[in-house]
Amino acid sequence: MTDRKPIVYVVDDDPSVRRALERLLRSTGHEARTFASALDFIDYEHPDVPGCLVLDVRMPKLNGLDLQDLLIKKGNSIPVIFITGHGTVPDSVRALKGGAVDFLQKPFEDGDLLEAVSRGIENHRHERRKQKEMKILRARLNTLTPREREVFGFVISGMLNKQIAYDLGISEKTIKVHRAKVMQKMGAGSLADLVRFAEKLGVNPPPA
Amino acid sequence: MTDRKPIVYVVDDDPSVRRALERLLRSTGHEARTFASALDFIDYEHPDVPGCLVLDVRMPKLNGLDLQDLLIKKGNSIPVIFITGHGTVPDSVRALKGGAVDFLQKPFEDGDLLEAVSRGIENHRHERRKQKEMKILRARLNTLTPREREVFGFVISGMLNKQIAYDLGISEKTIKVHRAKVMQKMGAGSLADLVRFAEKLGVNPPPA
DNA sequence: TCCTCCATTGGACCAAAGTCCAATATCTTT
DNA sequence: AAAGATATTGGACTTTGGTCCAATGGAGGA
Repeated sequence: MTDRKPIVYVVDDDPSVRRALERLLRSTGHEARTFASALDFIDYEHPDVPGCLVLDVRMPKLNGLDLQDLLIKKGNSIPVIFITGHGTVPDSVRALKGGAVDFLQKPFEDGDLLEAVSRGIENHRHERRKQKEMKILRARLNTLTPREREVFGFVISGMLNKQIAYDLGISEKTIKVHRAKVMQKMGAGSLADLVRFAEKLGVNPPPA
Repeated sequence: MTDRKPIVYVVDDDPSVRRALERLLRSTGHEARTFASALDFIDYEHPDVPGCLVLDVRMPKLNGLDLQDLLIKKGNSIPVIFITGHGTVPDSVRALKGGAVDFLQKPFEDGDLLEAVSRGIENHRHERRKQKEMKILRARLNTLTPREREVFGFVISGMLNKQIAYDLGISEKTIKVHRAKVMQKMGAGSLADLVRFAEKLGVNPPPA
């Protein structure tokens, strides 16, 4: 179940910080990649593994907070841990409201960083699993025809086939056909599964 | 659907701040209650309405951050907005990691505070709704007998009555009885409802 | 025009679930 | 010991849902 080995990315314009963090991370068994700037990190081809990002706030050109915003906008859900020499309250508030795992001021305890890194990696693992599952479910949902999609909504509202048929003004037989198709296309082994899929997909019952 | 009028609580040891905030809040149509200390706020009998808490960080005796921790420990989910004269980064990090809606430094824009207050109230409304629903569901779950609870788990896993019967080594007939009881006691109008209730309650299918 | 997808329906059945009825055996508690 | 909750089962049905096979009509693309 364990993914491939997680990678901890470090983005800091100070070479000595990069070296120190790389050493700390490697010595505790982490895979580390360092970058001297946010742009370098963006250009890097990210492998498809869990991980987290240790990010300096103040950097030339694109700073850490702006990189965070950019990642969010790009749909990259990698957890971010900020480190900073002279952080401000507004910076930390912005970072954490933006979903950062932590915001550490130098000098920080190695343990604090490592703890944040572990949390970040765990979060990312979890998030990636969810996203993969959602991707599959959405793909399946997209294979439904409009009518099947409609019947899907009725079914997960708990309505009987005959009630659905009445509401749509068609025969119960046809509902059965659509319903069977929905189950099959969605890969649901039972109605219980179908309901859970619907919850995750945000498929809502039609307005009464 | 709108609850009774929300209340904005203000806790600050500085009377002029209390007066100013009270004026601001009332002038924008909010119901406000002010307190000179965290202890005063704790002693106060909180009415059962949505709201949020505007909290000074530095105060004599119990400070804002400790009050936040205390509220969490007591299961009080009222959203907190921190205000502070000379906030530190560690304070803001602690506050936001503890779930604070915002952390504002004086002097702040009225609009920023009001925006945070609105968000807090909305969050609280939502949270209260969820908690009320959970309370009802948990109460219903508690009326189930051990066997019914067990069958509940099997049912929402999508298993057929006969399969459940086989697993438990009893007759299918008995499963039907338990199943009907579960539906009735849980107030589920359909299997779809039951599955959704189970998700919310964290009722898991038994290990295969 | 022909083919495919979509939506629709029918018939014939089978399997599963729900609903009445009633009954028995334990176990705990009053 | 009697009462009540819990767990169990049976019989007899009805209703629903699921599954074959088969067919029709319309819309849209090759």
